[in-house]
Amino acid sequence: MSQHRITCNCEGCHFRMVVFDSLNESEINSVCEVKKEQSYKRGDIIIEEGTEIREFIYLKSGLVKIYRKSPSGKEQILNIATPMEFVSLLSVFSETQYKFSICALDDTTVCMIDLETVRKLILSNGAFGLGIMEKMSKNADKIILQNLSLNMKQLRGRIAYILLLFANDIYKSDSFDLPVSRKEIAQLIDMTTENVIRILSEFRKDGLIRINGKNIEIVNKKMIEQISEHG
Amino acid sequence: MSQHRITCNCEGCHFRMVVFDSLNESEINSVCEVKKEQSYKRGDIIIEEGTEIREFIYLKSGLVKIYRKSPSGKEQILNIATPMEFVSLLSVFSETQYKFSICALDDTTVCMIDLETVRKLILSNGAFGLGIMEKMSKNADKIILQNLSLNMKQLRGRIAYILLLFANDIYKSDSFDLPVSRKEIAQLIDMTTENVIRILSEFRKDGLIRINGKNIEIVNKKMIEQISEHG
DNA sequence: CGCGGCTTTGATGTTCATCAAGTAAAGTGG
DNA sequence: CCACTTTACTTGATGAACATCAAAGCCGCG
Repeated sequence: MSQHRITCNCEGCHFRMVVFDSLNESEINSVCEVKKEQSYKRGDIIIEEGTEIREFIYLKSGLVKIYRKSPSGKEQILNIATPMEFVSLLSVFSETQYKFSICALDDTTVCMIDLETVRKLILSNGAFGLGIMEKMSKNADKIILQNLSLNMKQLRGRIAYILLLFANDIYKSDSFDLPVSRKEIAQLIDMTTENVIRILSEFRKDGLIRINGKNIEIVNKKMIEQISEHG
Repeated sequence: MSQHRITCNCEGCHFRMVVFDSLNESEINSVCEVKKEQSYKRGDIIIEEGTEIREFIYLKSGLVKIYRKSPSGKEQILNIATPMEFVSLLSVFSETQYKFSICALDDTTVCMIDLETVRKLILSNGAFGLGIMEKMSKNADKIILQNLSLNMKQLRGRIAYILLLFANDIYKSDSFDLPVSRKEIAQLIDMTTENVIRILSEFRKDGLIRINGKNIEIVNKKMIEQISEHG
């Protein structure tokens, strides 16, 4: 790979690594010229449902939640996205307006590329398009499967599932600080705040986890896994 | 459009209409040469979860359900697909094996195109790829939104929703024969068979619908719509 | 005919949301 | 920095929504 002439100076830019392999130097540079990097603080709203889709957004670092407001005003979280994910992949090519909102759960940096530029690249470079498609497909699959699997579980199973999600997928450690409130957990896995708390307490009493405010440590992972699968 | 030299003789082939606009004659012919058409009887399994993805599948006519078996063996239906939909769009480009099964709810004809051929076309023709991407994106969006919206509803709301889905989207008539059993409705909207029956009976008693075996007629559509939205 | 699957209704119990009330933590303005 | 307000967290009690269990009628099919 001859990256020395490329104007993007994002060292280790995953965006490039993941799909831009298929682009040549001039194509990459055309992207670099229009790309904007933007930082958000914890709690900032990055994308608001209903606004026009103008850019292709890639999560460089941080953590975000993707959610929507139901007609009745209730907030539903459909995914928590970690770096390397093309957070804006949902709806990007099917709609003109965002159907979902995105909010930073942690200090977050995103990379934005004008949608027209991406569209042109796809038109002129099929390999690039195929790469994006694979990403889209994986992303949608993941969300759909997660939803289906959560739907069948009872509350205990959902809590166990979400604990494992944080431990395995997001923090890669059995001890971590929850990036979300109990209320947000409730919104993510479709239950009430009270029950989130109740079940976490139960798990604590049963010696499965240790709780210290936002910090959670999984003590008996085998059991949590069993509850997640079975519950 | 100069379709007179094209070897595919599927009159009014939607597949062609929808994305093949972007293909030239020789490209279309390359597709026509490898395409296979296959018919299925009501109840036949078209795709089984876990088998290798070899083909790109398009629903020409009929009706299918897309579902998966949960680890515990319970069947969950995630979508009912009508013609014009690229039923195999889920997972096609992200996985090597199907994550879902597809089964004919009615006599059904599908068009199968070797996946390698499609992949090559995308590589060489970006516009074609973009068309497929839009389809994929729409399809995933629809499934995700439907799931989210069903999740919040209570049982009455879900039944109302599914009745409207059949009336508006699938049969385009307020009187139709259910293509699925009560049990399958339960699997689609995540509830028990008994409650599907109970609530349909309630709707009948309240004069909202008329039931005659598999035949259902929506009498008070306004009310059903209200229940679907509010419930 | 009789068997198995689909449908229907009723009775019972569990799970979970809702309501209420209180404590802890985290902003906010003087 | 402290009183004040708001927001997050926690626990218990109650009731509603829903699953489960049981039993019986119906229908198609070998």
